[in-house]
Amino acid sequence: MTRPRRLPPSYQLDYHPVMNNEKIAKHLSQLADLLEFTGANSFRLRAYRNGARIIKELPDSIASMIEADQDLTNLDGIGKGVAEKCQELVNSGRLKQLDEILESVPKTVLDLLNVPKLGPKKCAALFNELGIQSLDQLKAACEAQQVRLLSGFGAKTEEAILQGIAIAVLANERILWADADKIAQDLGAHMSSCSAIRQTKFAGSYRRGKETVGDLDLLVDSDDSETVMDHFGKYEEITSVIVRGETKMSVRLEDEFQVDLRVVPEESFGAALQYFTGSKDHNVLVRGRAKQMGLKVNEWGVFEVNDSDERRIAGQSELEVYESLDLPYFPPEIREARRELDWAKNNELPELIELGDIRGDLHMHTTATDGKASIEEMADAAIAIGLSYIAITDHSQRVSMANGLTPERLLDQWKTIDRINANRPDGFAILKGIECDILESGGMDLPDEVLAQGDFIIASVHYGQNQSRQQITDRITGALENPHVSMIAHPTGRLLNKREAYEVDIEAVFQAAKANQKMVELNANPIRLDLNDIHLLAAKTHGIPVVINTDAHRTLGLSNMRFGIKQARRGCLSAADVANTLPLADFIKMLDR
DNA sequence: GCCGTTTTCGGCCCGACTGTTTTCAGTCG
Repeated sequence: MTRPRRLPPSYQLDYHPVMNNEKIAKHLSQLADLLEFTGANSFRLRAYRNGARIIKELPDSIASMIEADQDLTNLDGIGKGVAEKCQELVNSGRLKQLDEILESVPKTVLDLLNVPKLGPKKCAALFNELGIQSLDQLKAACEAQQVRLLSGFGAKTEEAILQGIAIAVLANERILWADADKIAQDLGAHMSSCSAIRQTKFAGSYRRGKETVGDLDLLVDSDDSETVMDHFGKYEEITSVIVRGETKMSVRLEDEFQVDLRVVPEESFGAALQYFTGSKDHNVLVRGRAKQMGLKVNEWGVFEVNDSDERRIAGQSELEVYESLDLPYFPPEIREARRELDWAKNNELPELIELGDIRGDLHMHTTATDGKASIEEMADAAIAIGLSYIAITDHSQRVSMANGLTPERLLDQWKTIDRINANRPDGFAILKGIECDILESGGMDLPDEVLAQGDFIIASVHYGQNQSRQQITDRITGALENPHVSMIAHPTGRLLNKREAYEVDIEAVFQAAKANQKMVELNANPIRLDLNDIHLLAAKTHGIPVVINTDAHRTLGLSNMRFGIKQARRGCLSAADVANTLPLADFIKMLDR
């Protein structure tokens, strides 16, 4: 009988969850949420939340920075307090302060904050006065009419809470950008028939192109808000009106999705658009700058402030607002208080990629596996939308569910592609590709001598997504070391609102991609959008070429490219950062590096 | 808790709307 072998140290370490940036950020924002209940200084909360956001968006790992003895307080927005908490988390995996609060305040009270019209103060009152710590208890207390007896509460509030509980349970999920886009198009069409409107524009996270959207902000340029609101109220998907004032109206669609309408006069439209596009943190920076310049910015305009009065100096257009603050126009996708103000200061604002820059699509499937169109149909559809090359990349044999290709079937398909290319007079090129699985045990699903005959070899993880961080990272970096592999597809495997990314050391993946001169994918499928914006910026910083692909399974899927472009813009990518903006000859050269 | 081209202390973005209130606090974006 063999004696059990002692595991190597790195493998043992893997048993403990890695304190990555996301987890640190989660701890910090939970601490802020709970502190809010205890009535902590709101600026302290903001500092924690700000720190959480900065850490979450940081391309470098906090844990490795600490290991390398780097001073975290050099990061803008991270001071002594947050730096110490990071240290504590990385060293022990816990936060003493958080544990202490949890002894007196149960985590479930945070659910109460999801009820519309319940903020920290009211929730704290409910918890302290009535001992309410869950949505169920809140519902019971409302039904027993106990809530209306509390100071600051009344019958109306009680009823609103009762209605809000259902919403808190239902409507917490943000919807995909692509789904928000459908609503925006439809609602926009409805609004366009109102003659009192000069122009409309959707603002908020939708305009910034966030991968998921919590609500829609609709901005209307008009002098007749009554007529506009009446017209808005007739939109047939509206199930309830939350508020209606003089300039603002909020409604709910299907009892879930919220839409906020603002009606502003022409001279304020740009200021309002800038303001409601956000992000909140971007606006804080912009307003802070205004203040330094002796100006005031609000949704009505930019104002010079004197002791006695104020004078509007800008507001009709966004450009005018930014220019009045000595700033360039920021594309909405990068208004996230990351590096855009520094870039502006140094005149380094990137020129963001546009849909028209894309010349090829290098990831798609056909009827040979789980696609719904033939090679020729995919090619014709690609030509129709103006592309000049594609790669056909069906699944490999391991993906049996999708009828993945064996070496024989793949080589047959490649012969067919050669034939089709030879007979096409239009100069359009079809590259011979494959989406080859990275096996659970490591290594590629098809032999090297087969892969060597293709033009564009994609490596991707579909199985064994629950493996340890080390295993998955090793599989992917291993694939990147294979000389035939061109690109890693959907590198983190996440599905928005459905499945978390698998555990992977993305920094190690980038290092391997860089060392082996490989590309990384931005998968444009609206449920994937993988890599995310933060990773894209990191890839750009490393100089790793990104390829934006649709992963189309039917001809219509090719139009998903626009979602990838949105995401790429959020990642601050220019055309030069994206390999499939290159003409075919240059793209091939890049493959041969 | 964070920060500094006035500052190491004293600020920290700003306004609309609602409900519970006799002038304002809380919530939201």
